[in-house]
Amino acid sequence: MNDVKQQLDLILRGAVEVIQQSELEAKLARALKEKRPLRIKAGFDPTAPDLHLGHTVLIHKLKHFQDLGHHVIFLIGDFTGMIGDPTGVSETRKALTKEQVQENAKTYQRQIFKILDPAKTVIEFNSRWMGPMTAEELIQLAAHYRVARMMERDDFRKRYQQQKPISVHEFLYPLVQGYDSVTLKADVELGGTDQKFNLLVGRELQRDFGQESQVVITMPLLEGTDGVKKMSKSVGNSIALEDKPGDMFGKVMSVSDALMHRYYELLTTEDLGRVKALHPMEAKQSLAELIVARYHGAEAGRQARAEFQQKFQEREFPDEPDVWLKLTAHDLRDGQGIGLVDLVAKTGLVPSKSEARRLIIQGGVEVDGHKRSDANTVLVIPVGRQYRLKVGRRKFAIVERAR
RNA sequence: GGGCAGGUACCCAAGCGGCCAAAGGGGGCAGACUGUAAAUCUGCUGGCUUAUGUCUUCCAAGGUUCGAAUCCUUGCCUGCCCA
Repeated sequence: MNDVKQQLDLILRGAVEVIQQSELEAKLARALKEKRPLRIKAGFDPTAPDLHLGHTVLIHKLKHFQDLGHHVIFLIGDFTGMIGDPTGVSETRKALTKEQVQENAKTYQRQIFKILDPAKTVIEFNSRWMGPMTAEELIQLAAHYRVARMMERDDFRKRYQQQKPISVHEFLYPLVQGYDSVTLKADVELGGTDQKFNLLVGRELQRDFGQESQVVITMPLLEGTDGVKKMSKSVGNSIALEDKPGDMFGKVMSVSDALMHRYYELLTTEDLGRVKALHPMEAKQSLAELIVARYHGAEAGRQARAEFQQKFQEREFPDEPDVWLKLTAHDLRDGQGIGLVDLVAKTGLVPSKSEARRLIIQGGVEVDGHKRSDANTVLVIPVGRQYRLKVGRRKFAIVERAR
């Protein structure tokens, strides 16, 4: 284990806030002296086994602690997940079964162990202690916190002011999350900046339960591909670790330049000055390749880059279309042709025929490299003839007659 | 428990008897321009046999009317005030 100063260097890299740094230093020093690693906690939802780059900011920080020899506790909030998401106004979550949670946990492992060391990571579920808790105990727990303090949380306060609904059970979320820290005797809890309130509740509860308070470290929230909202699957602006290499590459490429630099900053250890010197297009491709390579291997990274260049820079038809449609005689009008609208709709690359028609009229459809903007176009499809369809900016299909 | 204000398309939000598939904004998609970037401009944005056609929509169920997102009744939901 390195000395405190060195450890601090790594721990503070990229962190937004540490509460309190002096406490952290003391804990680190004591850990060193007593040869007793710190217990580092970070909580994750049981429902979304689909980790994306936003999550990795936090996971990388866990990895830092792990590399420094501390105990990393990856907490799956299967009980809190049942209560519901603290930031969501409307979603009341249905309870997952034990099997589902286990299944999700496996997915988590598959994904986080691309970063963390499986041998050194403890995975916990908060249902382990929250499940057996009696109503009486829950009431006692609830007595440890005040409504006025709850209302200090930003989103509660705002919703209250805006006369939006707040359910009582939402108060339980920070309470239980804090109690997790008590149970786990956490020395440090990591979270996104949006978690600050919940993390602080942990500090106070621990104090109330006669423990030493955990140190809270907040990490920045990574913006999603839209560059504005935080990355989240439900908003549809996320890049998932298990996205296919091509998709992953494409999503990184579609990001604005400003956001690209942010991604470099938070997701890589590249020198930012060097990145700025590159042509943005070049820098972006390198970033995309880097990220794809991290989760799919170096070869996949190179391939994704090559394919991207073929598809979009040279505007060639990709080797692998998104859809390979084989038409039977039933699909064809009088056994010969098919309307372009129907054809595009049949590829499934577009949600409805109206949408297909709209795309065509607006010039978003190409057949064999030629723009076809007449919605009434009929394609004759003889056996053996292949058509290559470009639907919208980035979707491709091959269409042919089935035998 | 009582009073009041609300529930409209992916989101916010107008409409308050026919001209409403429903203004406006956001978002999304497409085109132009590009570096599949951003910014900007333009178009589209319920479904269907694309028709100045038709079907299903304005919390739910009933009702009034030639005709209802709009009026009435009941129910469900949300917020505020009073108890």
